[in-house]
Amino acid sequence: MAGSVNKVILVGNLGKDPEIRRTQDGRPIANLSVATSETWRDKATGERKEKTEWHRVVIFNEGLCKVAEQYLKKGAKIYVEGALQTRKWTDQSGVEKYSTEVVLQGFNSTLTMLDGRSGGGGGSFGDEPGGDFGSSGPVSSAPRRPVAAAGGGRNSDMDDDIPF
Amino acid sequence: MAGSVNKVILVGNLGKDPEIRRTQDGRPIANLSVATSETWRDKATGERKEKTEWHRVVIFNEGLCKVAEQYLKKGAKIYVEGALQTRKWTDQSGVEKYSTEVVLQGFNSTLTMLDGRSGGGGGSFGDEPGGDFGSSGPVSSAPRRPVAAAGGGRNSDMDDDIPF
Amino acid sequence: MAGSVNKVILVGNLGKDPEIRRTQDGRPIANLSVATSETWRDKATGERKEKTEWHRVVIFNEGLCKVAEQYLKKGAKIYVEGALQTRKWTDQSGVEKYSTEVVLQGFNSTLTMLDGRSGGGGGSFGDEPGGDFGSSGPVSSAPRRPVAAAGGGRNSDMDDDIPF
Amino acid sequence: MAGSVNKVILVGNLGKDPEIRRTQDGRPIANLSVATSETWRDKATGERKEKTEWHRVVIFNEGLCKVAEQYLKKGAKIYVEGALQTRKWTDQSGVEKYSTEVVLQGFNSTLTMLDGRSGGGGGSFGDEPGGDFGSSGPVSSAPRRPVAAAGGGRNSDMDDDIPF
DNA sequence: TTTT
DNA sequence: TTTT
Repeated sequence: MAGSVNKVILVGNLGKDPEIRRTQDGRPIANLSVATSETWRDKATGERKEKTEWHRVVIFNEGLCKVAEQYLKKGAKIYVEGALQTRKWTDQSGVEKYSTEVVLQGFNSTLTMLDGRSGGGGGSFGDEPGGDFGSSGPVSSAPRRPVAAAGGGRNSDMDDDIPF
Repeated sequence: MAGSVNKVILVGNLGKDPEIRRTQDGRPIANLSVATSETWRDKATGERKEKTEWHRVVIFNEGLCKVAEQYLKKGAKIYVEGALQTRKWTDQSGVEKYSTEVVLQGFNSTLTMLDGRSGGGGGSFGDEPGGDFGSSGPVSSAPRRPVAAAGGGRNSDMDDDIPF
Repeated sequence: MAGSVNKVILVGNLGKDPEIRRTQDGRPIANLSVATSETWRDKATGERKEKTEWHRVVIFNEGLCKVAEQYLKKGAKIYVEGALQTRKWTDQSGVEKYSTEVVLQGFNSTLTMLDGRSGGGGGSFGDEPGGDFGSSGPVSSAPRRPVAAAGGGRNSDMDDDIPF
Repeated sequence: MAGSVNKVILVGNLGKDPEIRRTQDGRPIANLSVATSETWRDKATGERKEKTEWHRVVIFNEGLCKVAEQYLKKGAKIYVEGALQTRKWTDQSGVEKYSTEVVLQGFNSTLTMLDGRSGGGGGSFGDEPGGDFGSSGPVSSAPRRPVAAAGGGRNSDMDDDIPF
């Protein structure tokens, strides 16, 4: 089908440390368990309610697997962009099951840490090509417009050259 | 958890006509079956490959249910924005199952027709408040961004004459 | 035009405190200056580069304005979802200028705090209807599926009932 | 700044044919003018209103430039995913101007045709690597999610037989 | 079950 | 300048 889009965007927290496995040919696969939650106030009773949704995130991209392995821990807040995929499998008792996952693989997949308490890496993904921005592949050596590099991050003197 | 986002964006085609049900208290629920597909060329064999993913979309929003009922048909191409939700249920033989759906409900849900072959309505959502833009609720009588000089200078005329 | 989408998603930090103004009829408007930045390693020189992009965000939604006023400060990390809008204005010397902004207004606008250092509110938006999820309007008193409320946030015992 | 996201998603129509230029070293750059519009009904007068927003889209990605050149024409409906970028320039009379554009470059950029009235190509991007799905770069000979049991049970057959 |  |  020409012209389809399959995109999931999550901002949430890891319910546990990433689980890294390897395929038979040695490629890594990372599984994340990501919680998102919504809160609302019950109109009738006035009480605050919360509902948490758990998402199974599977990373096939090698670079992002490294990021997951090195930087992510239980509780970490992340931004994830991937695609929905439903997989069929058979459990130990022979029952067919379906599992829907958010798959990070190839292009248009992103994984970004949102809490900057990173040890060494600084929350950015070290030498990972594509770091905060993409999932893989070489990033061009020249940015498009090298103008105005203002600082970022909390506590930086960001006011310097905001153009508005 | 403060600060989470749970968003799915799909552009795809309906595999069949929408199915509309009603809750006991009369509120409509629409179920859509949406296909997205990716194509690629196998580098080894050179053949074109395609893989289709099917998404179960559930609409709780009343206005969008009407849109689905009135305008959507098998084959229609739509843009959908909703949230991921996994639901547990028990099948007829007592086995627990999980079903993950894209839920359109409340705010930040959108349903937009992308092929204008609609009969009368023209793919736009008639008098539906929020039409292409939102999911529900009263739309202010004023346009979304009518007046209002947001920032800098003199108030804008807002001509449609951006020069490019 | 039937079937269009105009959506901007930013995760970035505030370059300065929000600026709140009021229209003549008393409705609040908040202006945010949001920085996003990308980093990459120069392939030739091997040095780490960074480029920051500044975004002007304008909030017309009253509830989100309150959130901005009460909770956001310079340096805060936020998730923002809005629409692109280009506005024409004339500067003091009579020159016509264009300003492109990310507008949060009406439906499908979202503002979410991503660092939970909030005082009382916990990063959630107090009684704001729509809190983390939407921009406005009443949220239904009943969630769709009141199942499984698991904890969230760092340090919470989130492992309790992750279903996978 | 670690952890930022800068993403624009548009579904709209081309106001004119794409304009293709070349850099001095021969790399193509495509400029698109994309219209999105919102309609609403004025609550007071009852009349239907419409407001169109024009977006300047700049494609640096070579593959997507080819797509634009070969398949896109005035009136075409497209899905575009890119990043916001504000560029400073000086007009002929020496006045400094800013121009904000949606830039498709590198990863996490997408361009997809949404009307299948394409002549030969069928709306799909021929042999373009990344076709509907990505922006650039070599696409693995394997499908995006071919093999690979991501999680739980036995390896999947991945039949296309999701039961809904 | 769609679409190309 | 598009589209409905």
